[in-house]
Formats: sequence, structure tokens, C-alpha cells
Amino acid sequence: MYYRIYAGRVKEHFSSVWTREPRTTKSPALGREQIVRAAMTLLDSEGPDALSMRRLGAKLGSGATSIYWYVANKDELLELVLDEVYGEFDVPDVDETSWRNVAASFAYGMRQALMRHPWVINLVGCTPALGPNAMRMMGRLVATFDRAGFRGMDQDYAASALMSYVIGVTTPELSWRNTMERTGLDSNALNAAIQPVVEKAAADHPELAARYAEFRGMDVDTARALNFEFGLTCLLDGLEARLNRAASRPTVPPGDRAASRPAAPPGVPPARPRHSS
Amino acid sequence: MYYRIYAGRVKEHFSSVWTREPRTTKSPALGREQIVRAAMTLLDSEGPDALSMRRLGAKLGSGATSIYWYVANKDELLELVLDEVYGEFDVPDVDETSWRNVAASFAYGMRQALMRHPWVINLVGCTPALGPNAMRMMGRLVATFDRAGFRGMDQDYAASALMSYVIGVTTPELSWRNTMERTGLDSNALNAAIQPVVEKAAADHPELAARYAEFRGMDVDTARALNFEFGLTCLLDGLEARLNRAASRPTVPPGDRAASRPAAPPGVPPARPRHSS
DNA sequence: GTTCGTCTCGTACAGTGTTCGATTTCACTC
DNA sequence: GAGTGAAATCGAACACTGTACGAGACGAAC
Repeated sequence: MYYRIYAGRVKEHFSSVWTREPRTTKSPALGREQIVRAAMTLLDSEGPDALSMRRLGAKLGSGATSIYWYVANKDELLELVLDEVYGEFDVPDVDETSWRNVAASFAYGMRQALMRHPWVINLVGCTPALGPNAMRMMGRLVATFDRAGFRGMDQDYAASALMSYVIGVTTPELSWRNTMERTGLDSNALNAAIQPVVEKAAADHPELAARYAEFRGMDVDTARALNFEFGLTCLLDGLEARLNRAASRPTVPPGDRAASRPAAPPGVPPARPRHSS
Repeated sequence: MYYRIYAGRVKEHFSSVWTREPRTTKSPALGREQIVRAAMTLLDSEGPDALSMRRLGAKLGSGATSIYWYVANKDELLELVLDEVYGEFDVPDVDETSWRNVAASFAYGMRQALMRHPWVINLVGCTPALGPNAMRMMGRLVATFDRAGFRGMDQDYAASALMSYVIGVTTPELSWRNTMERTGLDSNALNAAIQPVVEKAAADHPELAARYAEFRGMDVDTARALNFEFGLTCLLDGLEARLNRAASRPTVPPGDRAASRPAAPPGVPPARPRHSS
């Protein structure tokens, strides 16, 4: 986003807050810790648009550009803030319950952390997660799936699938909540605002009519909770099934997974063209 | 994002491109269609930061502010562009193959569409999807799960789970690809740049060491493809299992799902405080 | 020719992230 | 205490952004 481009030529350098040492500072007033804390309270209380360097500086009682002594740019600040949120994810100890309970309560914990910090959804998959908290969490998650019986890359794949589901399902929930808070409307009013579009959609696609009708009768929050649980259960069931399959057939021949292979090939799409305008 | 705030008071109004009639225009030069097309080529060729109203106007050979005659603001433009991408998702006819094949090839198609338009990942769950293409797609997906045997809200839940997984798993892939393109580094160089952080993480969390070692030996794209397939298979297996369970027990008693209920309650977190700074 | 609705667009405003260089602050040495 | 050099702060400026506003241009109907 904020990587500099000089006359169309891209700066060929990757940088992250975590790839270099933080400034060793015996600062009296400021410091990374306080900056990050202030940024989070700003984000939590007033949303993502409220976090500008100037406002953050004002909140810290210092000049806006003073922050750049501790942080190279805003992206790095966001990396720090993101890792702070990763620190709020809880992965219980797999020695105390089943892997399935660990995975499930991790998913619920992650979902709740995301909802506590709605702004983080725009960061969580898009910003490199190299911070200590992210690493610790990933380590515990991988260990959980190791203990469960997954071997090799499957440990990664399982963890990735779980996190991906949580991120994917929470994104639209937060979007809905954010528009509610932004517009000051409750979900009834919001539904009413969407009404004409929905009715037209229901007319064009009759299979949706029943869906909308049923949805309108439900409480939004419980519908969301049920939705979340539904997919999570499916995913965990699928993981468990794979585990059982592997257990009953210790060495998995390469062609074994063909039975569940979908019609479309798992091909990688070609790289999109760039600067072709 | 761009909803106006007057002296701290939020404009209590929801609006979307789809909630009101487009300007009926017999325009000679401009028009929504051309604007959206130009915006997409700009986004595809130069990334999300390249889409500013001024640049878009320049590309269209017109003034920047002329666009506002056809579109209320930039968010609405993005809504239009998003729906255009939704139009690229393909949902095969469920009458021709199994629901499982439909779901799988939808997932692959959605993933490929997202990768064709990497900028869309910041929109896909965050912008209301009320456009005709989104509706058509959702209708076909719901019909697929109806035909599969899902009943009531489960049709929605299944569709949501599938889309959520695809979005969630594709997000970090695109993030990686975007940083590659932005920095001009290939994945080897990028891995090298991250090296120190990874090594420290491996030292602190030994369970990650084996993961990184194995990952380094793999081709990134095939690892991604395998990762995608792994979670997708799990999800579809879980959906199928639920279907079989429902089939063998036509009426599902309320307590039936308790066996797969996780430790944490599916509670909804309290609304975050606002303007409390 | 006048008028009216459609459409274009230059200007301006308030805001953004960030650079640069001057300035302040502060611990430490002489 | 005076002096010094590093650490830290910050005001001004730059090149952007989205978009409100109002003046003007165009074409058709009367």
C-alpha cells in the first residue's frame, strides 16, 4: 500500500517490522508499546478511519511525525497492532482435552477477538503475520494437529483451513455490524433499506425467496451463531474423517485422494498481467 | 468508509448502488458500463492504489468529477466493480453432476476469479453484495444445496461455509502474491527476507521448525493448491456427513448436535464501546 | 431564440502518509 | 558547571486523496 514507487519502478525490497531490530530506546515519553496501545484504543473506539498519524499523535500528546522515530511507516504500525490481536487468540492445551475441542474453542476465541476489534478484519490475512504472538499461536495450533495425528504438511493444511474458515465467515458479519454502527440503524432498519433489492432478487431467483423469508423471522445474532457453528462442525467432521481414514490405512498411496477429487483441476491460474494499460 | 460524519453525528442512512435506480442516461461518451470497465482494467493492471477518481477520469478521457454524475461516490463504484467479479464465478448446473462436483468447481472457479482480480479480496466480504450477479450466484448455490438435500437455513449455512472457506484461504495467498509483485522479488527472495524471523520462531517454537523445513522444499504454488484442496475436501466431507446423518434420521431433534458442540459456547460477544476515548 | 434538463469539469477544501531539516532534550565527559 | 554528541521531537511542506459546488456546454423542444 505504502511502498514507494519511483517513476514507475518498484522499490525491490521487502520489509516488515519483524525483520529488523526495533530502535533501542530509553524514551521518556513515547515508545512502541504506548503507540500501539493508543492506536488500538483509537481503532476500537472510533473505527479504522480514525487512525491517522496526526490523530494518533494528538492522542499521544506529541507531534504526528514523532511516531516515525519508532515505526518506519503506518503499515508497520498496523503489523504491530495486528500481532497484538493475535495475542488475544487463545489456544488451549491439547493435553487437557481432545484436539477437536482445542480447535473448536480456538475458532470461537478467534471469532470473538475479531469481533472485539472489527477493524482487524482488513488486516488479518493481508498483512504478513510474523510477530511473536502470531508465531506462538501458529505453533500451538500445529502442535494440536500433530497430537491429533496429522503428519507432515497436513498439520499446516489443517491449521490453515481452520483459520481460513473463521476469517472468511467473520468478514461479512463484521461488515454488517460496521454498517450498522456507521449508519446508526439497527438490523431491522437495515433489512428494510435493503428490502427492494431483496424483493427483486427473490422475484428473479425463486429459490432465494424462501431463504429470505425464513431469515427475516430469525434473530440476526443467533442466525450468525448457528451459521458459524454449522460450518465449523462440517470442517471438524471432515478433518476427523480424514484422520480416521489415515489411521485405518497407515501408508497413504498417492492415488488415494482421487475419490474426493473435484471435477475442476487444482490448477494454478496464470499470473495476471501488469502495467499493461 | 466514506460515509459522511457531520460534527460527530453519523448520517443515519444506508445507501447502496443497488437500492436506487441508476441514472437513466442517453449519454454520448460516458456511462456506468464504461466507467466500470475502465476501473477494472485499471485495477487489474496496476493494483488497487491506482484507482483514484482522477486517474480513472484521465483513462476515460474526461474530467475526474464527471464520474460523479453516474455514481454517487467511490464506494458505489466499487460495489459495481465487485458485482462484475461476482459475475465471473461459475456455478455449474446441479442437474448435470453431483452437488459435490458443483460445490467443488464453484470453489475452484471463485478462487481463480479472485486471483484474476487480486484487489477484490478487500471488497468481497466487506462490501454489501446486492448486485444482480451476486444474487444470481447465490441463488444457484442455494439451489445446489437444496437439490443436495439440505433443508431450511442449512442451505444458507452450507453456501456460506463454502464461500467463507474460499475467501479465507485465498486472502493470504493473494497477500503473498501482491507483496511479490510490489517488491519485484520472487518467492525465494521473499523467503530469504523473512528468514531471520522464521528462524527465531523455529527456535522459540520447535513444533514449527519441521513445518518450515518441509515447506521450504516445496514449490509454493503446488503447496497452495494442495492446501486449498485439503480444506475444501474436509469441508465437503463434513457437509456430506451431515447430509447422510440427516437422511438416516429424518427429523433431527434439538439435542442431536450436542455431540459435536465445542467446549466454548457459541455466545455472541458484547457490542464494542464506541466514542469512549 | 429561448429555455430546460442533461451532462461536463475546473476549482477548492479538508484530509492523508511521509520527507526533511531544524530544534529541543538529555545523559555523559571534561 | 560547560560542552558535546546522540536521541528524540516536531513544524512545514509535498504530493496525493475523495468529493462538494457551481459555472458552463450541449442538444432538443417550443
